[in-house]
Amino acid sequence: MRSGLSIGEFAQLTHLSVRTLRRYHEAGLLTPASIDPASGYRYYTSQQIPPAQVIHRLRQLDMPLAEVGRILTTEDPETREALITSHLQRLEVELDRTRAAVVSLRQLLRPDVEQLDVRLCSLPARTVAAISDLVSLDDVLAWYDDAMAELDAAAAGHKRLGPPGGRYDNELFTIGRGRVLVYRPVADPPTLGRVAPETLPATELAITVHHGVHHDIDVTYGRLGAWVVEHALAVDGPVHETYVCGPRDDPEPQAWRTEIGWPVFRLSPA
Amino acid sequence: MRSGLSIGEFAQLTHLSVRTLRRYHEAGLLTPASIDPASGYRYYTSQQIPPAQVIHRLRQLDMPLAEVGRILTTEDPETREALITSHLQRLEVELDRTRAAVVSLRQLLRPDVEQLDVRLCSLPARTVAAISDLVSLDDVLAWYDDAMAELDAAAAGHKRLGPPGGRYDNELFTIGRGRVLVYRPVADPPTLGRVAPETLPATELAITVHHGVHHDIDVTYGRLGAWVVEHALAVDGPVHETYVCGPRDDPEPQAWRTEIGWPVFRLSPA
DNA sequence: CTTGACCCTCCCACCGGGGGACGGTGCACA
DNA sequence: TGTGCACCGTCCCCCGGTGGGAGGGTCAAG
Repeated sequence: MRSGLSIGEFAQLTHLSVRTLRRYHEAGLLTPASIDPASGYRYYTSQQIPPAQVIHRLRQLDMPLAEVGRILTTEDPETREALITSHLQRLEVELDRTRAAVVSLRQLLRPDVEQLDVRLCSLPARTVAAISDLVSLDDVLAWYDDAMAELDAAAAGHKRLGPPGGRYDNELFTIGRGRVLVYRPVADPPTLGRVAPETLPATELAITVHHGVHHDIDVTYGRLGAWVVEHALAVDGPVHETYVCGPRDDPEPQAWRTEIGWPVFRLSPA
Repeated sequence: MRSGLSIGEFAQLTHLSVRTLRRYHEAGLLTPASIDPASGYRYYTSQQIPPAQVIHRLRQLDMPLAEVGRILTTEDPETREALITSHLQRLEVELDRTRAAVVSLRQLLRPDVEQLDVRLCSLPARTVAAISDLVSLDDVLAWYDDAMAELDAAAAGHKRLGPPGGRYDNELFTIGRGRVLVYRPVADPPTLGRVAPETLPATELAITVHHGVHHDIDVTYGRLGAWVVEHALAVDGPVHETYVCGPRDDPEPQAWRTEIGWPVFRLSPA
């Protein structure tokens, strides 16, 4: 019996490169069965082939090495399963975004520029039931769902004075992290859990309507922004969204209507 | 009229980060409409919002910046369309691989280790019709399809003496590039185009059968490799595949049978 | 004119992997 | 018992696309 499989032999058996095996060792993912203390040579055994293949598969699924390590060191099969399925869900979400990007790209490249309906609107100050937080762009969708549910629960029984809405700091989009506020205008805004009354200041808004799902709402933002600029206005402050018709109102995405509004001010005429 | 939109304003309008806009400028993807020669400040116009959004979408589809640049500078819409669809096809291929990796991962994690049938087999030397080339791992699938078609055409009319096969250098898998040979055993091997007679030397092979599509054939290789090691043999030379039943024989992937064989030699007993 | 927000360039870090330099080791064969 | 050569070790730099931050100039409102 030799001291085991050399790294090169093991690379042949697993279809991994020698460099990659060394990296996995360094990362603690796959420690050689033995290491010659004199030469530093790594020696593997045939029992290490299956774990190497699991790592290979997880990497094919773009799982970060750190997470692969977490899976390998987890003894409990259920916890491991949970880690894997959560990663697969992430892949699924990404796939959705990819599909949406394809559709949106096709629309962008189509030359027909239909009219964009924009209205300027002076909104008075009003006090609403709101949840506000500092959120990063990756988490904002989950945060929104959660906050809206809590808001609905807290505002149940209070007279509704209009559709719900949100206010999103521009930093959320430009640096990926910013303050987000979701609200529901109700009579006598309650204080309950994260929900608290909030007074939205009066603003002048340039408003247009986005139809359907939000995957390509940035295009509508861009078109609204272009309109604003071309009408000698300037953007000033966080964007406002009003969920006139959303998934809680109609199951059909094509029925959804989101008003988006950018606070603007008139540039002093030259 | 001001000199245009500052990079920060433009970042707000497009939901891109300032850093990213600078990078796109540097890469020649989106040159600001004007640059103040004194300060170096970049100024954009509202007409640049749509191209910025196209770039954004292409990047969401993981298209490399260089290719995005190629698309943007291409005037001809058909060529542009071709570039985009070819990228989408790449995404589709990757998606297939991802799906296959998920299935294979599940199989790897299932604890039931069914028996692996391996036979040792002394293969005599024989002369076959073959195509051989130095191929990189990324191209090997396309190369294989192409070469097999040419081989079938050249060997048509010659009496077939067995199923087709291939021989793959280990370097193909370990460093991603290696010599590949596909062959068909026929009477009187012809010389035609890339096809030439080739004499495969006699070898001792450890052979097992892989069932179905090849996405997870590396697992079978690993299991065969483990068997070889555990039987005090050592791998020696390029791997052999014999396509006993393939897509040209049966449209159903679960009927496919690929014999894989590793040249082995017996380690001198201690 | 000051102040603070904005913009500039430049360098470093990240991820997972490859390329290559440079020197030490294993092993088969002479 | 040497000798040659393929192998293995570590180390550093490269890729792509992005973020973080330093250090310094610029714009515009008060």
